[in-house]
Amino acid sequence: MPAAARKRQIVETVLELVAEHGADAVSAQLIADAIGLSQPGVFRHFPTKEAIWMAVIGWLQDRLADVWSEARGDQEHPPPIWVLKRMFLGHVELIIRYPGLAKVVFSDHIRHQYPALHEQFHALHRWYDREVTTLLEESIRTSDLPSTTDVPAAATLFFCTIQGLAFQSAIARYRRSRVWDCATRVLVLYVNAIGMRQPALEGSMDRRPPSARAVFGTSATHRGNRRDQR
Amino acid sequence: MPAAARKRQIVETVLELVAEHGADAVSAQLIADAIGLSQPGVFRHFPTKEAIWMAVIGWLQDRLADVWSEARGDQEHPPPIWVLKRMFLGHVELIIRYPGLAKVVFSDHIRHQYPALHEQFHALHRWYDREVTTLLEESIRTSDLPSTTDVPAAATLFFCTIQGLAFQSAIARYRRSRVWDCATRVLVLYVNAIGMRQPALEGSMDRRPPSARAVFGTSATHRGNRRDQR
DNA sequence: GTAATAAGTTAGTGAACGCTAACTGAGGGG
DNA sequence: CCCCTCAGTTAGCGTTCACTAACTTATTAC
Repeated sequence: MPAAARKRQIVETVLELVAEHGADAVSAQLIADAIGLSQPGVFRHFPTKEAIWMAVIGWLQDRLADVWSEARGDQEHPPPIWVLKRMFLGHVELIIRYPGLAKVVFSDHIRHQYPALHEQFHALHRWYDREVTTLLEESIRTSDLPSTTDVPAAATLFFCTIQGLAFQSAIARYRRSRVWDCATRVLVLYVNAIGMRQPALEGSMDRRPPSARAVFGTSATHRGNRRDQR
Repeated sequence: MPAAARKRQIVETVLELVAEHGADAVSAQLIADAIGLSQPGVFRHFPTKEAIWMAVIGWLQDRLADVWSEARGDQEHPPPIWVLKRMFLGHVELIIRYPGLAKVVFSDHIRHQYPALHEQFHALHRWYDREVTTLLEESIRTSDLPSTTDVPAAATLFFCTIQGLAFQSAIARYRRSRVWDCATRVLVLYVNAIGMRQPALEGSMDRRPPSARAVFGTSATHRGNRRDQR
């Protein structure tokens, strides 16, 4: 198999294995067994284990960028508050669909073992914060938010809420459908929190109905994938 | 040394070691070295490693119960919204003061390795949710909150926000002072979110000024403990 | 005074970890 | 036809893990 395809296969396999066994239980041997390879075969494509995790972060970064650009949609200047809400739901959808992502992000062990990884996560976090802050400031400029809004706190609350939902989904292992329900209702409260006038936000959800197919996607529609509990 | 004292010493030492090295790096050998004991000496007081983690959860449970009872204060029927805010800040203070706690709670590896631990965490979470829900419902009864408040979502947002702050403090390793500042400002937004009238909440903070001494406590007043960064 | 108990020791178990060394077989170009 | 590169193998390195067996020492009870 060509090296590029193997690399992709390894990253995707790692994400699945993390979702199933936890980030710290994913050894080179486990990866090798999952894709039908010998253990040193894995190290032919990645020099160290750290490099594998780096590739996984890269994947996360790409998906997050997808969510953001998708949240902006096709319009030239979409209402910033509308974009913010779509970013929120898009991020939650990503987290629910790939439980391995949150497990890697939450793994203190990995961060501690590979400082470069921690640095990468930190950069991603700053990027995220800047993105949200910009949208909030734009909202103030367009008078969707009062000028008294505490923007840094609002950005923090945005991120904290998503982190909390990610925790419930990945680590506390709550049902995906429950987490999604929580997310949509909590988003309403968040909009309250930052002082947005309620009427302005109706209709913004039109392009993202909480379709079960979209959230619990792929093969699992309704009957399948009942192994996630609580 | 008597067994009871040793047990306490081991639990406290584990929390410190977790804060420093991460939950998954705390081996029996590391504990033994830290308290000046041989490695099998640790297993004389706890039959398995799982038992050690169980004891740590017990410690967390006790501290959380302290925070709650302290939040209620001395009054017979304190205003529920006032209690809620003190619970929030008390919990954040606990998390900031003992970074090891959050690392244990966030460790997917430990939860995966010891299902009984996961069960215990789950019970604690339910307990927490019930506590917050009760306070929110009481607030509606006392007309501090509108009857239209989405109580389950408000309880989830409460917990998610704290989890998010815990993540930033323990895993993302933000400065304690920064996290505390975020917490106080985010709390204002939370109060907005659940629709409470602003005037009613002034004065509720009087008993908990954001005193640096209380939060960053013990030996580290201002100059010390600068090792936490970012 | 002696026997029992509690606390801790040294030595060692098998398993798993990340990673390396050295070799093998297939495909393609000069 | 030969040789080289690429993808993969087997075997093994040293280390750490949780945990056990068997022995020692100090305190306490009778």
